[in-house]
Amino acid sequence: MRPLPDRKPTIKQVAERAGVSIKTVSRVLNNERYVAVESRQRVEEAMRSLAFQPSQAARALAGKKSHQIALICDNPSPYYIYEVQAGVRARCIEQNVRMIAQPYSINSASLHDEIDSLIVQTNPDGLILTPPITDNKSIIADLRRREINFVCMSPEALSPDTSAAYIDNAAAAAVMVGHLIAVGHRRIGLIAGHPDYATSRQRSAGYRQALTDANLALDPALIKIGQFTFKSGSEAAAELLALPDPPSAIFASSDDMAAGALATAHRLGLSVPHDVSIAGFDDTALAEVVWPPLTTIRQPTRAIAYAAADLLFAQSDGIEHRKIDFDLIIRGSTAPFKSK
Amino acid sequence: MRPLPDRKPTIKQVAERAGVSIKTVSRVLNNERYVAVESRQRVEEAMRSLAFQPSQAARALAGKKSHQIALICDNPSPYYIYEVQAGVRARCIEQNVRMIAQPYSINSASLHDEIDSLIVQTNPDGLILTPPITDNKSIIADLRRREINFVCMSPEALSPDTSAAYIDNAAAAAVMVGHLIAVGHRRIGLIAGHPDYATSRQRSAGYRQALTDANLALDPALIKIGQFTFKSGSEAAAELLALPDPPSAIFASSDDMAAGALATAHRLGLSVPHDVSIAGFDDTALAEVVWPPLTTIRQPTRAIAYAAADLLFAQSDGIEHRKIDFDLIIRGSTAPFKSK
DNA sequence: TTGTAGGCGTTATCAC
DNA sequence: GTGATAACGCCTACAA
Repeated sequence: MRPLPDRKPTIKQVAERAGVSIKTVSRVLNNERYVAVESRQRVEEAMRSLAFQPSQAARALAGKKSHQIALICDNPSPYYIYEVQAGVRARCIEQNVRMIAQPYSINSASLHDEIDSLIVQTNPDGLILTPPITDNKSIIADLRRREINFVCMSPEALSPDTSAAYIDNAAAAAVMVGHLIAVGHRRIGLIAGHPDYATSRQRSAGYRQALTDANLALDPALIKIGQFTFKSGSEAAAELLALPDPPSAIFASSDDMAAGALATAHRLGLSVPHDVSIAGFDDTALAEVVWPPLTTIRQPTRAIAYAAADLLFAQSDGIEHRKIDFDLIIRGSTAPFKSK
Repeated sequence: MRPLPDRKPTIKQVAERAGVSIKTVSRVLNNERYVAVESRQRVEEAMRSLAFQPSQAARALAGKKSHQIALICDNPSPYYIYEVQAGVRARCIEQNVRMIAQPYSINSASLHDEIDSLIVQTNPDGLILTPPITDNKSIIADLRRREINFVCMSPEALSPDTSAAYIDNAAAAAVMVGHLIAVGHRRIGLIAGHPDYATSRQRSAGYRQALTDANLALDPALIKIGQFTFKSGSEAAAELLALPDPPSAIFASSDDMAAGALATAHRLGLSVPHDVSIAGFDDTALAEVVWPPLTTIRQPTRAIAYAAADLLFAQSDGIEHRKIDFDLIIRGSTAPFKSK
C-alpha cells in the first residue's frame, strides 16, 4: 500500500524536485514541444516519485481546455446507454480526458436548460450526442451558437457541418429482410419502432425497399408499431400471429422488441424458427447473449460510440462522417418450415 | 430563444449590476447567512438578468467543496446501473450538485488506481459505492485514509463507521420462499447468484431459512449457481427441470436469471405457472415491464440509490444505515397445479 | 451585515 | 529550450 502524501503534490513541488521551472513541468504535462529530452525525463521521474496528479479544476480554470467531455444521453434503453458509455469512456481513457455522463430523461422539460448549464458550468471540450437529441433542432442550434464542438451518434440525417458516427440503418434492414426473402419467406411481419425516432423510419424504409426489390407487395396489416420495448414487441407479435393469414417471419427493428416477439411465440406454443422465424436488430448485444435462435443485424453501438469520441478529439481536422459496419448474424435456420 | 451573452458573466459583473461587493454575491450563491433581504433580492435579480452560472472549476479550486460527487459503479448489469444513476442523479439535482458517473469494468486491474486518480484530480465532495466495490477492503481502506466521505449501497455487512442504504436481502428471499411454501410448494428450486456477491449469499441464506422454518428438508440437487445473467438463469432452469424429480417452483435470485428461467420453461413447452411456478428477485423493474406471470420481490434500486445520495449529503450528521422496504409482488397464481 | 486582500494550481504571454 | 509574471473566477480569512 503506497504511503499517502501529506499534501497533494503540486506542479511547484514537481518543478523543485526536477530542478526546472513550473512552466517546464506544465509543458511536459501537456505534451508540448520544445522540451529537452533530459528535462522531460527529469520531470517525468519527479512526477512519478511524487505521484503527481494535476488538479482538474485548476487546469480548467486557467487553460482553454477543461480536459472533460460530456456525453448527453437521453434514451430509455439501459442497454443502449451502457454500451454508449462504455465506448466513449474507452476512447476517453486513451486520450486522458474525463467523461461526464449524465443520463437525462426524455420527459424533462428542462433538458435544454440542463445542457446549457452543464456547458456553462463545466466548460467541456466537446459533447457527444445520442438519438434522439441528435435531431433536436433547437439544441443543435444552441450548440452552434456557442461554437462548442460536438459529434452526433446515428443522427437522422448527415449534416455537412456536423461530424457523426453511424451505421446505414436502411441498408441493414434491407439486408436482413432480403435474407428472409432469399430463404423463402413471402409474408414478413414488421415490428417498427416509434416513428419519432429517425432510426425507426430508416429501418422501416429498408424493410419496404427489400420487398420492392423482390417484387413483393407490401401488406399494411403486417406492419405494427412498437415502442422499442420488450412489452411492445411482445404485444405487436401477438397481433401479427393472430392474423387470419399470419406472417411466416417477423422482423423486429430493435433487440428488445425482438426478444418480446420471441417470448410471445413461446407463450403461444409456437416453435421458433419452425413455426415462425424471428429476426431482429440487435443494438446492444442483447440477442447475442440471450436469444440463441434469433437471427439479427448486429449494430455495434459501442464501436459507434468509440468512433464518435474519436471524431470529437480529431475535430480540428474538419467535419467527418464515419460509417460503421454492421453484421448479419444468422443463428440457426431462418427458412420457413410450415406449409402455409 | 435567449440571446447569448457576449462573454460568460462572472461574479464581478453580477456584483456591479447589483451594486454590492463580490463577496456578497458569493454569499448569496452559497446560501450563507448574514445577507440583508434587500441585498439578496438585488443579487438574485442581477443573476437572473445576466443568466449567471458559477464556474465549476473556479469554485472547486478556490473553495473546499467541489460541488460534485462521484458514483463508482462496477457492475455488469446495464439495468442496475441505469437505475442507480437515475436515483443518485435525482437527489443531486435537488442538491444542485453534479454527479460524475463512471462505469468501470470489473475486470479492470487498475480499478483502484482509477478511483484514486478520480479523487485526486476532481476532488469530489463524496462518493457513492455500489456492489461489489462496497465490499472491497482495499478500496474502502484507501477512502478512509483519504478521509473522504462515502456511502455504500447494499454492502455485504453494515459497518459502524460507514453509512449505507440497503434492503434486507435475506428477509426478502425468506418472504418470497415462505410465500411459495404457503401456497403449497414442497420442492422449490433455487437459482443462486454467484457466491462472490454478498447479495447472492444473503438471498440464498433466506431461501434456506424459509425451508428450515417450514421444516422442509433442503435438497442440494435443487440448488444451481447462476451468474446473474439471463443465459445462466436459462441454463440453470433447464437443469432443474430435467431432474428426475423436478421442482414445482423455481426461485431465481435476480431478475435476469428469472427471465431466463421463464424463457426456458416456455421453450420446454411448460406452462407457467401451471406446470412450474417461477418467482424471482426484481432488482431493476425488469420483471414488472417484461414478465407479467412472474411473482417477484421488488427491490427498489432507484430508491436505494436516492437514499444513498441523501445520506452522503447528510453525512455530517453522523453515520446512518437506512433500510429501504421491499415489496412482494404476486402476479397471477403461484400455487402448484401439477399433481406430482 | 458588508467589504478588502490574498491565494487556490494551473496555463498563457512574452521575454530571455 | 526555458523561465518570470500575470491572469483564470471564485472562496477564505479577516477586518470594518
